[in-house]
Amino acid sequence: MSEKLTEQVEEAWVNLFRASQHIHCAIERALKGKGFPGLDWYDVLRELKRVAPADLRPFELQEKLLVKQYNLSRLLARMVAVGVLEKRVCPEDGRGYGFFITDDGIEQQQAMWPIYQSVLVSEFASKIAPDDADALAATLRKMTPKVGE
Amino acid sequence: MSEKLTEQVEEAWVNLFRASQHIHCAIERALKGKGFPGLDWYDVLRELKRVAPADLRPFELQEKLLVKQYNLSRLLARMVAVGVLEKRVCPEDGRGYGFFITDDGIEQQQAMWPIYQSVLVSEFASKIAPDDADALAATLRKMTPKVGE
DNA sequence: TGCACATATATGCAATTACATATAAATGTC
DNA sequence: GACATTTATATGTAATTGCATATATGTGCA
Repeated sequence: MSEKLTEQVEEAWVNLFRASQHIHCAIERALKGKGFPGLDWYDVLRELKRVAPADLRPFELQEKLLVKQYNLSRLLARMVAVGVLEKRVCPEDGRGYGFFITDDGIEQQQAMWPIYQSVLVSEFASKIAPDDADALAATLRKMTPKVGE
Repeated sequence: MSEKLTEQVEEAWVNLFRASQHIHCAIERALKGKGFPGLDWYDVLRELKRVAPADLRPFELQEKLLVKQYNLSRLLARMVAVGVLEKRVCPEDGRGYGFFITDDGIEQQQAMWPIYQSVLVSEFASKIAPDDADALAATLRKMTPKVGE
């Protein structure tokens, strides 16, 4: 564990950040261009659809999505306000709330996915060989916090 | 160029985004914890130090850093206000301005770099084999827009 | 030359995010 | 079982960002 970075490692980081940012922006542009909200909103829908009709607690979403607590709190409030989510008190923890997706939410997620997917194909999938994608996934899996299952 | 994504490619994208975000947040936390501004500010300092004492036009920085035009415009204004950059009119283009780094700016960049670097070592470099870093850099280089030299 | 269009940068205003802190319930300690 | 500590969520306020548009200069072309 040296204290100095090599050129190669620094370049890898810069490329990692640039690629992520580039793709992220492209997806957001596409979604917003069609009148949809952004990626963080989408990610909440996706996670909650996965577990539907069950709910998730904010702190569970938070670790899955790497969003800051106060941002998630407000994002969820906006989503409830619009009707894509609902909130219910949590029986086994008086401090907590469970958030679950509504039918409107499912519908919205389904409308957003093709847009998301097509950008991902054009900006990412079409520029990477399948083997490289596997290697990339494996390399990066090691540096992101585990998301308990 | 199929229309559908494979599981592997989707996982690669998710890991890419999560890793980038995780490291980015860790760097910002470290910098702000020591009273410094964030990464986008740092990146401007670094680019301008590289070319010092010459200057760069906003549109040049913009493509290097993948920042949005209006955000860069305001970021540069803040940096000038604090004295780490200066702005001069551009002789060969009446619409443009050149921004260059001041001594204070160089000093600040030098103070920020060790913090940045140490997080990069602990969150990235120490978790990736050198060969993997090379492979990662090469794979990702293909999907980010060229930055003219 | 004059005019339509493109490029470079800035800005008003609304929405979101950051930071600090609040509230309230859980948990551990004695 | 009262109190200190920790965990879960929310919120007031300031800073930043997004969006639309403004301003000003450059460029191509009839």
